[in-house]
Amino acid sequence: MKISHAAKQTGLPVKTVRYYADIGLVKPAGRSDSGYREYDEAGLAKLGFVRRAREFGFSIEECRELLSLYEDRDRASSDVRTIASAHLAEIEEKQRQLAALRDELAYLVKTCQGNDRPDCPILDRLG
Amino acid sequence: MKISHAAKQTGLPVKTVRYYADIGLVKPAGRSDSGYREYDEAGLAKLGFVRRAREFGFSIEECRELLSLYEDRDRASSDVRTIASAHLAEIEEKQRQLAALRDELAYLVKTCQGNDRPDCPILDRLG
DNA sequence: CTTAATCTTTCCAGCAGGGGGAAGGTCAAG
DNA sequence: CTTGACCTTCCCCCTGCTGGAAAGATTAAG
Repeated sequence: MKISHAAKQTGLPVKTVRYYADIGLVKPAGRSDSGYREYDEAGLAKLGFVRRAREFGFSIEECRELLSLYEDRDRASSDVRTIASAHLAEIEEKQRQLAALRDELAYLVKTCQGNDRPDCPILDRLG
Repeated sequence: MKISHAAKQTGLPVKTVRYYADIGLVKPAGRSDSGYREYDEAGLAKLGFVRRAREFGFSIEECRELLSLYEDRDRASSDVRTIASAHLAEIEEKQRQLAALRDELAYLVKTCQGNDRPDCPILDRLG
């Protein structure tokens, strides 16, 4: 299976599949005589795995670790849980920051008249 | 005032102040005979303004617009409000995505035993 | 006055995670 | 045989900086 087919099957852009091959995250099963990347079912599965892990916000390096655990039939689920828990903590930290940000910004937007006069609590807060 | 002093006063790294000068966001008031960037009080105010706007998550281009409104004594507060509202909407969209992410990831982490056995709902979800 | 430390300058390179597009090879259909 | 749709590698671009090297400027100490 050539790259555009693999890309279509996994919902990834061709460029991204090539990028994942370049960085050694998901390598093609082989190359055709003319140098075309060839993907098999296992490759498709890995690409799909990475796509979903990326959707969960895991970094490329985290994806690499998760992928190697995914491939390891003798893995310990605690190793997966450790990575996922750390990522969950990061997400929650980002949520806290966003919430604080949103609250203050929402307040400023609410109190700004939004007319043609120059007085503006938003600029006051930043200045 | 030289760059490291300006940086210290505004809480920005020197590199960042220089970067803001390079991209024309906050230019120094002038240059000394030996080519050193010179900052005045107005420059400090702009740097501080940008730092706070960045803390609110505004992009550099948004900062540029906000800064020009900040400098314009005849601005309309509606112009500021438009930018801030758009940014607020982006933040809220990101919050929704993060919340959905967090909920599913938290559920997966909760249901994963985290022991030395290989069965793992997290990998099941990604695979 | 000299020297050493601490500025400052410019330029170059790189991070994540790809995207855009050029120049050129391949392959099947008509 | 040509056309068009693939594929390849290559390099630059994005955001928002950050680090480092090489070289000039300033300043404090001896």
